[in-house]
Amino acid sequence: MTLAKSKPKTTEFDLAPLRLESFLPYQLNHLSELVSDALSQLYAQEHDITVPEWRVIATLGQYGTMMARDIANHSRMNKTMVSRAAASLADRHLICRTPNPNDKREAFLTLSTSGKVMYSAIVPKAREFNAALSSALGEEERAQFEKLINKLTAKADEISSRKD
Amino acid sequence: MTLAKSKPKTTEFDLAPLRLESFLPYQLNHLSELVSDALSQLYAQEHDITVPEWRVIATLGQYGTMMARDIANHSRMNKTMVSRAAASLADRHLICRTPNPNDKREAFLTLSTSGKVMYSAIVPKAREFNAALSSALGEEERAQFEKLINKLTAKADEISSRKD
DNA sequence: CGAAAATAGTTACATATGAAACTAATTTCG
DNA sequence: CGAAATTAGTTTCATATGTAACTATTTTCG
Repeated sequence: MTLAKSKPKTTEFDLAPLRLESFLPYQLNHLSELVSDALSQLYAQEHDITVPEWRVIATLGQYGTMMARDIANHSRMNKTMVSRAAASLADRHLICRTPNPNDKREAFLTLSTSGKVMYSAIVPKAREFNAALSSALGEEERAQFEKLINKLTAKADEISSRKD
Repeated sequence: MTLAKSKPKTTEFDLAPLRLESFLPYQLNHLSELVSDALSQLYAQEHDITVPEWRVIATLGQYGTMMARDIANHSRMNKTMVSRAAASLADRHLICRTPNPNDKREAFLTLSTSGKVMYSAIVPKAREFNAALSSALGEEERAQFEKLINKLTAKADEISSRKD
């Protein structure tokens, strides 16, 4: 047995396996999912709205009057999802649709009074949740984390746009 | 008009609107989605496997032989998804199922030879992608980011488990 | 002008997903 | 032991989602 062991008997792979736990996309997905799920309980449970519906409400709450198209752009939902969520919200009188007289294809969307009430009820809970989550970090760390997230988001944007 | 303006004419809300762009759950979701979508193109396109299928392959690639249940626990997929992905992968001979003689309810799952070939082809591309993404950060920042992600994940876990 | 292209939004269809019911096997414990 | 509870995994069913086709309208430009 003086020969060099040029080939180990059974190599599973010719590469080191990918350790998912330390793989950034996996870590991001894991955290994001935990956070989304926990947050959605805040409004899904008590206010009986779906995630896409919350996104429409949150976008209108922040920006006021918008077209469906603007909501889609802003919330990165596709127009089908926006259309469906808006239809459901309008049915329940949580948003108002006002056709644009200058362009009958589109309509102005805005929170109704009860939509505003719901928004005003959810937002403090969302802030509270965010505070609880952020309490894992110190003041300094929070700022740092946001800076790094922004850098990564910019890079991810760049990578995706390259590959269209 | 000397009276104090006790009530502004039209207050949209009795609270400041939530700025989604600086709301951590929104930021996390945005980044995670960009990254997942870009990454899934690496394997979906060329190797014709779905996201759940990739998760099964990646888990088996890292851990070797596992039961479906173990994959579900590890990848945080529900058992239905694992069952379906595993069935499809077995049909295409990318994984092998060996019934456990000591407990006929379960089966050992492992990558087949061609499954290993596929895994070995995808992993370097995944690492490359990860490196491209991480290049947005310096060495120091990368370590810092991972540390902060871990803190947030632990906190998110704590919050969710409280609310079961 | 007016035909062709573009745009806003909806609908139809095919697929993806999760919860719950189910099957088959094993374990618990009276 | 053997009935009841538990467990692994599959299937069923109801819902969620994305793509593509469609309708209605507006814009472009020959």
